[in-house]
Amino acid sequence: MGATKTDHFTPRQNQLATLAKALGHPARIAIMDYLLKVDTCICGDIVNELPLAQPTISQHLKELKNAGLIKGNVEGNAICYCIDETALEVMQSYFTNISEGMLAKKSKCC
Amino acid sequence: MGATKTDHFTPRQNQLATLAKALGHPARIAIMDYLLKVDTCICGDIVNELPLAQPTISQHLKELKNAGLIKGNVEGNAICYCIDETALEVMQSYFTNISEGMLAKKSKCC
DNA sequence: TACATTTATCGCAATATTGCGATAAATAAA
DNA sequence: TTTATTTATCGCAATATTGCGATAAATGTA
Repeated sequence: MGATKTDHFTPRQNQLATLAKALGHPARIAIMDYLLKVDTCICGDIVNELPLAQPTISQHLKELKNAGLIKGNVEGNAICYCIDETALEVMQSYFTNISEGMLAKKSKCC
Repeated sequence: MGATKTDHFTPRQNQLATLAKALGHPARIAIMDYLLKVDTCICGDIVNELPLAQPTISQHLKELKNAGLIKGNVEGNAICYCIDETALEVMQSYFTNISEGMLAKKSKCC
C-alpha cells in the first residue's frame, strides 16, 4: 500500500483495512485455522499442512505478523507462531459495531 | 485471485478470504462506514465524501458488491447501496469462533 | 568445528490491484 | 426527443501481490 494513500483515511480505517487485507488470502486463513487447531505451532508443521512451498508460507506468516494477527517466539531452532488476540478483538468489535448499527437503522433503507 | 489457487483450500476458507480481501482497503472501509452512517445511500454522496474519483469509487463498490458485503438497488436515476448483513454475520461468527477457540486453549502455547 | 534442522531473505516472473480520464449506459426531467 | 444527472465500463500506467528456487541466517547437536 503506497505511503501517501493512507493519508486520506483515518488511522482506524487504515488499521482495519490492514488487518482485513492480511486475512484476505485463503492460505492465510488456513494458517490461522491451523494455529488455532494445534497447540504447539511451528512453521515446519504448516509447510506439511498447506500446498505451498516453505518460502511462500514464510512470507504469509510474515504478513500476518506485520498486521499484528500473530506473534512468533524463537523456541530452540524452531519458531513458535501464535495467534495474537489483541488484533482479533479489533476486528471482532468492528463487526459487532456494524451489527449494532444495522439494528439501530432497522430498514430505513432498501 | 487465480482460478486454480482456490482449489487447494476449503470453500469456507475461500469465502472468508474473499470477504476479508474486500475489506482490505481503507477506501472500502470508509465506504462501509459511510453506508452505516447515512440512512439513504447513493454513490454520488460517497464521491463527495471520499478523496477518490467517481470511477474509482464505482469500482470499489463493485468489489464490495461482488464479495456480498453490500447490495445495490436502482432507485430512480441513482442507485441505493446498502450493507448486506448476511456476509457480515459470516465474518462476525468467524472472529467469535476464534475468540472461543483461544479461550479453550488458554496459554497452551507461547 | 562441522553438520543438520528450521526459518528468512533475495531475485525473478507472472498476475492482480489501484486509480483515473474518457466515454458509455441508464434513467429522469424538460 | 433533447438534455441533465448518475453510475458503469474501457483502457491504460503504475504499483503491489503471489509463488518459488536458490541461498542465507540462526540455532541445536555431534
